[in-house]
Amino acid sequence: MENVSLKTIATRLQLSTATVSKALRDSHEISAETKERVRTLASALNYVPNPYASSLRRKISKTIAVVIPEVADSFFADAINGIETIAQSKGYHVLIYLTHESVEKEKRFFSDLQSGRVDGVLLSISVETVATEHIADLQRHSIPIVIFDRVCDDIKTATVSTNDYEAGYAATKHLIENNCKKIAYLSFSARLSITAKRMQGYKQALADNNLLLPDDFVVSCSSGEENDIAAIEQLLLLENRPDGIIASVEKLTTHVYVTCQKFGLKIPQDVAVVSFANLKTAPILNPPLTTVTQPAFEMGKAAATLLFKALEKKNFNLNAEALSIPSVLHVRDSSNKTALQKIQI
Amino acid sequence: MENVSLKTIATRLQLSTATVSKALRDSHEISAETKERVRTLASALNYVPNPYASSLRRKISKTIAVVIPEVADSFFADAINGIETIAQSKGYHVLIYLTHESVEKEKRFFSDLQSGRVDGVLLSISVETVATEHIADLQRHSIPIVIFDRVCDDIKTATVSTNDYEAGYAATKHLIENNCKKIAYLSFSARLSITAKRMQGYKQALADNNLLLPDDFVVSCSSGEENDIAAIEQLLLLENRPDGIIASVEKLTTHVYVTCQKFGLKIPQDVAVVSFANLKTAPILNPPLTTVTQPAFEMGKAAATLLFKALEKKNFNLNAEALSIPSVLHVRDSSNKTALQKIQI
DNA sequence: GTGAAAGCGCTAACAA
DNA sequence: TTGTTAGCGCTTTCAC
Repeated sequence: MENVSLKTIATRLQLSTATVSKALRDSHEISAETKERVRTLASALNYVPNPYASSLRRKISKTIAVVIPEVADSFFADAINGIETIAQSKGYHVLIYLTHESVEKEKRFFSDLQSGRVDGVLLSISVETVATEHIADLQRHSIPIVIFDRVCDDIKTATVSTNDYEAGYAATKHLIENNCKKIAYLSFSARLSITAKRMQGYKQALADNNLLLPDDFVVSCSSGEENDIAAIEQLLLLENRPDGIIASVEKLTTHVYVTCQKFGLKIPQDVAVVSFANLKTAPILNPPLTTVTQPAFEMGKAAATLLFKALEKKNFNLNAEALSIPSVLHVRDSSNKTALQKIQI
Repeated sequence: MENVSLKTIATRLQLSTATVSKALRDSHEISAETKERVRTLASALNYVPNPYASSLRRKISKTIAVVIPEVADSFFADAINGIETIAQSKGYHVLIYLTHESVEKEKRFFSDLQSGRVDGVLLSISVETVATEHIADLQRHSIPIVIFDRVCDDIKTATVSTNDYEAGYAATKHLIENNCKKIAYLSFSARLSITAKRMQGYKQALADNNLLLPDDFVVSCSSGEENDIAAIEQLLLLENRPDGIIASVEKLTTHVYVTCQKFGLKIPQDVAVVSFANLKTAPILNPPLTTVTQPAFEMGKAAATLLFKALEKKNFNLNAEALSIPSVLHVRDSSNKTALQKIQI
C-alpha cells in the first residue's frame, strides 16, 4: 500500500502542500470550501500525517518517556495507568523504559533522550542512583522532568510523592497500639527517598514511645531475593525476635509470610505485619494484610499533569512544585484481630 | 544548551556532514583517522543523533508499539518485561498503548500507527474486538504484527500463546481428581480466544468424566466488577452449588475468595478453587491458591523475538508462525489439602 | 576517501 | 486566500 502524504492530496486537488497542511490544521487563512475539499479527500484516502516529519520541523514530538525501575510491581503498574490516562487525553504518546534498578541503564536512557525523541520525562529513580548528573544533563537540554515516588533532593524539579514519613510513623504507631514492643523495619535501600523517609517515621514513632531497639532490627533488603530471604530468616531467628514487622516495599511481603510459616510463627499473634503495598490480594492473604497503600494511580496522573503544564506553558516553574498525596493505612488481620479500618494518614 | 548536530561536528572538523555521518556509522569508505577524529569530537560534544531525522530519511523508526488491554494485571506486567528485555537488546524503543478493553481506542491507536511511527506492533486484543479490519489495515501498510495471548483467528499473522485448551482441561481434571463433581467455570468473555479455549478444555474434561452440568455453571464475568461479584454470589447461592470453581482470569480470584468467606464456605472443603493467574502472592493466600500460571515473561520475549525476525528479514513469513508455550499448574491448598505440586501441562 | 546535492514529509515565513 | 521557498537533521546516491 503506497503511503499517502500531503503531496498526494495536494496534487489530486491541484493545491500546494502548504495549503493542504494549513487546511488540515484548520488554519483561519484557508477558505471553508477548500478546507472541506481537503478534509474529504484526506479521510477518503485515509491520510495519517507522518509524526516524525512534523516533529523534525516543529521540534516537538508529542511523546513523553516514563523511566521506572520495573513494571511488575503494583505501584508502578497503577502509576503507568494514571500516566497513560492523562497522556491519552492530551494526545501524547508514551515510551516506556525499565531500568531494572540499574543506574547504568538509567544513564543510557537519559543520554538517548537528549536526542529530541521526547518532550518530557517522568522518572522514578533506580535504587543505584546516587549521582544525578545524567538527569541534570537532560534538563540542560530544556526537557522538563517530573520525578515521582522515588524522588531525589539533588534534582531540581517538580516531584510527586506520598507522605512517606507520616506513613512510616502511622504504621509503627499502629503496631505499637496493637501491643508490639519490638518492631523491625525491613528497608529496601536506605539511600532511596521512600524507604529512608518511611524509616525516619518508624524511628520517630519508636522514640516517641520510648522504645529502644537494637540495630539489627533495621534490616536492609536490596541485594537479591536469596539474600533478602536469608536476612528475614536471620531476623526471625533472633533470640530476641521482633513481635512486629514493617515491610517497606511490596515484594518483601511474600518473604515475610513464607518465613513466618516456615518457622511456625503466627501472624499477628507472634509477629504482626504491615506492608507498604498496593496488592489487590491483600484482603485475601493468610491472614489479610494490613497495608500502607500509596495512591499510585493518582500519583501517576498528578505527575503527568504537572509535566503537561510545563509542556504547555513554557514559563511554568517546575521547581516550585512538590506535590504530596497521602497514603492510606488499611488495617486488616495481619496486625489486628478485631476491627477492619481504613485510616487516612 | 544548543543542540549539536552533524553539522556542528562537520564544521568544527572541516568536513562535510556526509563524511561525518558515514564515519559515525563506521562506513568502510572513511579512513580510520577521520573516523577517529569524528568519534572523538562527537563524544566530547555529547552528540546524540536526532532519531526523527534519521527515521524520516530511512523510513525506519527503531520503535515498536505494544497495544494491550491494561498493565495492572500480572500477566501483562510480566509480558511487558519480556518485551522490553528483547527490545532493549535490539536497541529498540517501546511505545505503550492501553485499550482498557475498548475497541474504539484500539482502532484509534491502529489508525495512528499507520503514520510510520513504529516499525512493528505487538498486540493483545481488547475484549470488545470482533471485527479486525483496523488490524488488517495496518498490515496493508507493511507493518508486521505479532499477536500474543489474546489471539484472533481472523488476523493472518504470527501468534504467541499458551496451551489454553490443555490448561483448561488440566485444571478441570485436577479438580475432578480431587473429588469435585460440580465444577463451575467463570468465563471472562466467551469471544476471547483464551477464555473460549480454556472453557473448551473444561467442557471436554467434564465430558470425558461423564459429568453433566447445568448451563448456569458457566458464568460470564465481563461487565464490571459489581456485576461480576453479583454473578459469583448468585452462583454460590444456588441450591445445587458448585464444589469446584475455575476462574479463567486472575482478577476474579479476589471476588471468589471474598464471596466464599462472606457465605462461610471453606476453600477447598466446600469449594475448591483454581485460578488462571500469575499472582506472586498465590502461595500466601488464604488458602494458598492453585494456579494455572502462564509463561508471561517468556511469551513477551517470544513475541518480541518473532517481531524482530520479521523486522530483520523482510522475507520472513510471519503467517507461518504460531508459537505455543505451555502453562504450569501449581497445585496448592485451594484445591488440595495434601501435596504441593508443580505440573507441566 | 571525501563532498555536493537531493530529498524524506512536514511547517513557517513570506510573497503574491 | 493561496503558493513559493526554505529548511528541520539526517542519509544516500553519485561525482570527484
